[in-house]
Amino acid sequence: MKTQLKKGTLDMCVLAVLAQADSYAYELVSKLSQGMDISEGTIYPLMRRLQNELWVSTYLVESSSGPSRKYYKLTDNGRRELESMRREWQEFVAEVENVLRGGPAAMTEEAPQ
Amino acid sequence: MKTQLKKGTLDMCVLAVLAQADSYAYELVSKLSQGMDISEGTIYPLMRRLQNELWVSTYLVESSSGPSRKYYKLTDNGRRELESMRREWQEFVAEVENVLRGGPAAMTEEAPQ
DNA sequence: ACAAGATACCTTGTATTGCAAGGTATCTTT
DNA sequence: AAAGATACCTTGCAATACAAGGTATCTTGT
Repeated sequence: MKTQLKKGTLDMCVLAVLAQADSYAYELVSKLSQGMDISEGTIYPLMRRLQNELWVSTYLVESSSGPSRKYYKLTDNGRRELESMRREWQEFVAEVENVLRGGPAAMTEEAPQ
Repeated sequence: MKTQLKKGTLDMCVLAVLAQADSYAYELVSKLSQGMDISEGTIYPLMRRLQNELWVSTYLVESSSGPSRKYYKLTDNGRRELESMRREWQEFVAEVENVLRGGPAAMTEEAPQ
């Protein structure tokens, strides 16, 4: 999967997953990896960003199958941001599809050759 | 419009516009600017890339309203690449929408708290 | 008891790309 | 001659995804 396409969408995807249930970074990677590639090197800095923006809060939970997990929980702020991101995403997709359809109002000037 | 979302899509958008008619960088900016922001600082390096990949060829045309224009024309190679990009784009959008819908097959493990 | 493997956390450095800011030259209009 | 539009271009910066590497914990096999 093309790396560049993901830019800007992974935040939204992570927030969307967290909107369903709290989760931790390692699990988020495996969840998202089912459909799109995402690696640990991506998720940890990303989660830090989400936390800095106050879109998620964290709590530690001991696991019976390994080291403690740092769970992330969507904040009210994060929920609002997710909705905002959704809107922007839909508008963006609509515009790209428009261009792909031959959309950007072909100027009235014929091309040579 | 969010900068990051555009990454990876602008190449495709430019190729799609060129699939309709040859054009030059300055005009491409004004065409695409109708729906999505794109600036000259973006387009020139981008066109260079497309040319290096042999997806477009160029020819100069004198203008009666300013300096000569460097027209870009989609190559056969570029046309194939455009189709490939379209497919990847559609798959990508489908997967993101899937995640947004709550898609990534919720693992059978309940989150605490 | 020890090694191996899975789970879970993290950082560093690199590549790509979009963009603001700045620069040059041409042509038309005033 | 000056101003503005057209058209080309480069440099340096910011954001983000990721490979590669590192640490620690817990379970399982031998």
